[in-house]
Amino acid sequence: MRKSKQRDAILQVLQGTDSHPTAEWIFSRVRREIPNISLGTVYRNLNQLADGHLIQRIFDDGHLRFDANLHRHDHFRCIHCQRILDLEVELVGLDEAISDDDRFNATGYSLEVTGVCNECQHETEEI
Amino acid sequence: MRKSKQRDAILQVLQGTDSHPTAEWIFSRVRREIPNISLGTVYRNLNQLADGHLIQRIFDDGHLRFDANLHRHDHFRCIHCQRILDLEVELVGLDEAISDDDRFNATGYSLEVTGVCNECQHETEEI
DNA sequence: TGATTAATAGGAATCATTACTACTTAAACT
DNA sequence: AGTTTAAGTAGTAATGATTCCTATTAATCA
Repeated sequence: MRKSKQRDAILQVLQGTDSHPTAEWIFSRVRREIPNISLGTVYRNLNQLADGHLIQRIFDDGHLRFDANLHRHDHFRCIHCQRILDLEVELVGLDEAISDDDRFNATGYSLEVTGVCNECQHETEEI
Repeated sequence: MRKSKQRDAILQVLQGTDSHPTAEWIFSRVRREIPNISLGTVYRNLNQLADGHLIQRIFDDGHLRFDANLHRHDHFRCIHCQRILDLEVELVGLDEAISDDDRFNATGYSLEVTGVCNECQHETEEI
């Protein structure tokens, strides 16, 4: 993988946020620095970075998001505003449970908790 | 919700499988019975059924699938063939952990385990 | 410093899903 | 039973996220 200022900028934007952004959001941020970067370049690099395990892909409710946080963690997703928050939960007994299952060979898992975030909770109360 | 033979047929197809199918797969099955049903009708009814909690939506790696199994359960997804298997794992301590988190009000969660299913494991060994 | 080839910009293509519209039909109301 | 009315349908167009294509640019290396 050669170095390119586009990929560097993309990675830097992603590492500078904990908002689990979409490609479109990253595109709009990187554009401030490289105004004529194309959305295709953003997607291509995000996929390359994810394939090279420099970032992670997240699928929340059908939409693709990205995360520069590489250590194993899970997510909460607000069903109103789609905001994603990081979770650190210990899934006691899960490793044994899935290694006992002889239908497959597990390599990973991800937990998505859904609900309403505090901001959205307050909004609905105000109405 | 009025009754329609299209919706009945769709629900029956979904209840008759544990393969967590896509809309397209359900479409191809229902077509055997109602040859001129349209894909839009399948999508509209699947969404209605899901909104009415008669079936569940599943998002596996960005693709929409459906499940007539309504009781809370999780899934294993094979990263080779995309097959989905049902899991019954008890997530010890999870309920307390997420209700202790004061950033949100959780209403549900889903766990997706990934890896290689036995069929795909054997295939790779044969090569 | 020139050759090689990965990477890019810009735009076209793809694919799953949703929206639109004129027609059909379930079912509520005489 | 016949009429009304609004939900449902078929067929097709539109959408939107993502990927693909191609001529050009630029990183790397002999």
